[in-house]
Amino acid sequence: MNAITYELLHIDKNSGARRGVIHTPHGDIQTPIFMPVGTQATVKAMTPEELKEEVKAQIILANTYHLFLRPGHNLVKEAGGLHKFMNWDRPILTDSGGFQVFSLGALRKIKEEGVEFRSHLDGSKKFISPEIAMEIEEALGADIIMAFDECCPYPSTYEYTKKSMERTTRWAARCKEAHKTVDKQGLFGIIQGGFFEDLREQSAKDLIAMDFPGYAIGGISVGEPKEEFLKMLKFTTPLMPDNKPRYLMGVGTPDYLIEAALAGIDMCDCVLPTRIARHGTAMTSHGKIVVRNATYERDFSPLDEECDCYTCKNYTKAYIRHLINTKEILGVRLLSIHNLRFLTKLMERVRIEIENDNLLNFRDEFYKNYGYTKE
RNA sequence: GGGCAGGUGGUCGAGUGGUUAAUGGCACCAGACUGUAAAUCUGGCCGCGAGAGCGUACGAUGGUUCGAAUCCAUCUCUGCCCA
Repeated sequence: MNAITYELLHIDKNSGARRGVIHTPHGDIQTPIFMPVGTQATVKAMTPEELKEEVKAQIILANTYHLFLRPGHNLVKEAGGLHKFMNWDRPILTDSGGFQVFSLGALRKIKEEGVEFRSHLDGSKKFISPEIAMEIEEALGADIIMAFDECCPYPSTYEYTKKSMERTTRWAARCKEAHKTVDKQGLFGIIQGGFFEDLREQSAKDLIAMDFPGYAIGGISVGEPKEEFLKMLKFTTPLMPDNKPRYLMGVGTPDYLIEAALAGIDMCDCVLPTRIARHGTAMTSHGKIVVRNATYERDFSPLDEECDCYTCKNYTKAYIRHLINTKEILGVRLLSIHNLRFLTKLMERVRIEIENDNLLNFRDEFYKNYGYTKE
């Protein structure tokens, strides 16, 4: 019996967007969904209570590579698993470390067997193979676990991308083979293939043959132009099974989230809202604003008049700017709450618009208000 | 009244005759950030100018010198010590 199942509720008649529910051991997830990232078993600056009450997050991410290094997966297991360790009782998804193959590019060596990392913390050698990734992810105990893959940089040559994608496929098979906790954790395969349609097609075909309970698109949103992003998104999503969750990895700007939903994606995650919060920027319904800028010195209005979050209900731009500029932790916290809530609320709206077969119109309206030009 | 030390761009502080409109830090002003090596990184920061450039600048004034923030004189201000 699969730990993860997908239930389709409605398809937007005017787009491919789908409204559904993902059933997990820690509860249901209404989709499409935005998932906050909590790499080191914490969504930076947020308590689990805030994530539930203020952000209204349904599921969060954590990271295999980072938790493997510190505090170590065995310690987390000893603590009773990630849920108990971090006091979060809703669903969790762990990324496999495949993104670190990309982001720590200078510090790792890829072999067929796996990836040898030089720890970004102390330079020591840390080896992760598909089997080790599974061992770590099973010890962490997330509801959804990702197969160990390689996220290719942009741009990459056809030859490299093909080689990498084929290796990722072999790794996926090894992950599936090594994965023992099938009834407790759903293992998702990750479609790679860079920006080459035939490679995406091949990757999708081979992974689907392995019958994972869910599928992700990896390796896009890695610095390519939006046009390229949309092209691959629209090409790859229809290749994915329609009776299983579809997860677009690493997507986080409001326009990308809407485009993803339009294409038929169910899940997205991104560090962007929390990162730019720490750097003094807020997403609002009228575009992003750098609150730390002098323009807001005497702006005694909320970040976003249309937002219902704790921050917007209680604090002004001028105050948040003051907190950010004086490097007070509260500034980071207030902006993080707001940015995360902005995206979860956006997705709540997206779900309603899908039910009303109106997501395309909403996209146009949103773009206009946000200040996005076109696609 | 006497002695000593010192006054540098928003600020702290380098620089002790020539690539010096003047090192750095901080503050300030902007930009970037998309499965987190990120509470980080990048750029700007005397005035005018798109730019080459021009004009003002190292307490004040005068001097030495081809050339001074840097040397000399006087004045002035600050700190410490003595009376």
